[in-house]
Amino acid sequence: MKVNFESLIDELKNKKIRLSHQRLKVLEYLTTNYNHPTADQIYNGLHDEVPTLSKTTVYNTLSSLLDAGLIRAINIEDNEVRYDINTHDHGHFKCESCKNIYDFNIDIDLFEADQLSGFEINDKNVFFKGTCRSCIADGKE
Amino acid sequence: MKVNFESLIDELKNKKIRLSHQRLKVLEYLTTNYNHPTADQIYNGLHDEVPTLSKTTVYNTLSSLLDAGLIRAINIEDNEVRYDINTHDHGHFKCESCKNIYDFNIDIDLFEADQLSGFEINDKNVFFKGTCRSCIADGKE
DNA sequence: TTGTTACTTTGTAATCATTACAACTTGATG
DNA sequence: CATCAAGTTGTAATGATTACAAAGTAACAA
Repeated sequence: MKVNFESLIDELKNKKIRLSHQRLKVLEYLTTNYNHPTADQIYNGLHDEVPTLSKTTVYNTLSSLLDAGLIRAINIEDNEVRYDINTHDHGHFKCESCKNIYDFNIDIDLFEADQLSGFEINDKNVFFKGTCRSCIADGKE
Repeated sequence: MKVNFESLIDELKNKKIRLSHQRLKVLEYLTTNYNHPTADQIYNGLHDEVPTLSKTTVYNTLSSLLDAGLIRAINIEDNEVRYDINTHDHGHFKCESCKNIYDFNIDIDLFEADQLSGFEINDKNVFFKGTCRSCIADGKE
């Protein structure tokens, strides 16, 4: 999944969100490091380049990007939130050995649960856990 | 979804997990209050009946029940884990207005993502967010 | 029934991600 | 380039969860 940095900036302008230096750097980080990072990883990853960056700003920025719908939050473990620049519907697989998160395509509309008729659905999430192919090959399962 | 308390006890015995008073009370609470409670709700709900119960015990108990596969953890929000006595595959819908969690049936095997071939999948989760029917009827959406 | 022992429980303190807050700074608009 | 609402920063607070060590108890055997 390739995400265009320029089009993200256009979206920020459309939504009247200021293009602050810090915000652009966080967005750039997310488009460059497409590995579903945590807030802490973003903070550490940008620290050399933007020494004045504070962790509060990372959280604030992620919060406004979430509100604007430019990114999505992934809650798989209870002790970490990961952020995804890919806002298209897709599933996540977390390897319990190497901890990596893999994307996979799903047709999420296959779930037309009649039990939810009359419900308004804003957000659909699918995630699996297990052991990824390369960890199995390495005998780490 | 009806869960049989007796069969849960048999499972504990099979898995050599001691039937302590506290553990049985937590299990009983989960079978009686089938509303996906948090650890805190379980603790408060049992406090009158088991005044000596500590919150650490609730966490310890939930942890061993999870390990034994008798319950499942639900991570929808980043700031709360909910526990589910129903370990069969099913989806969860969280209403962002009334905060209730609804179950719905899904055929989770519809997801045979070829991208995950060679992966070992241990756990499949599906959750939606939105507004439930009764909150929509009450104009709370 | 009792003794033994390993497993459990408990309360307190620590941890760690996230949020609140108030002073300072800056992007956008005219 | 002046203005000011919005953004940033550091510190302190919050709140769920975990670590730990002392005290208690379930399970098993004799």
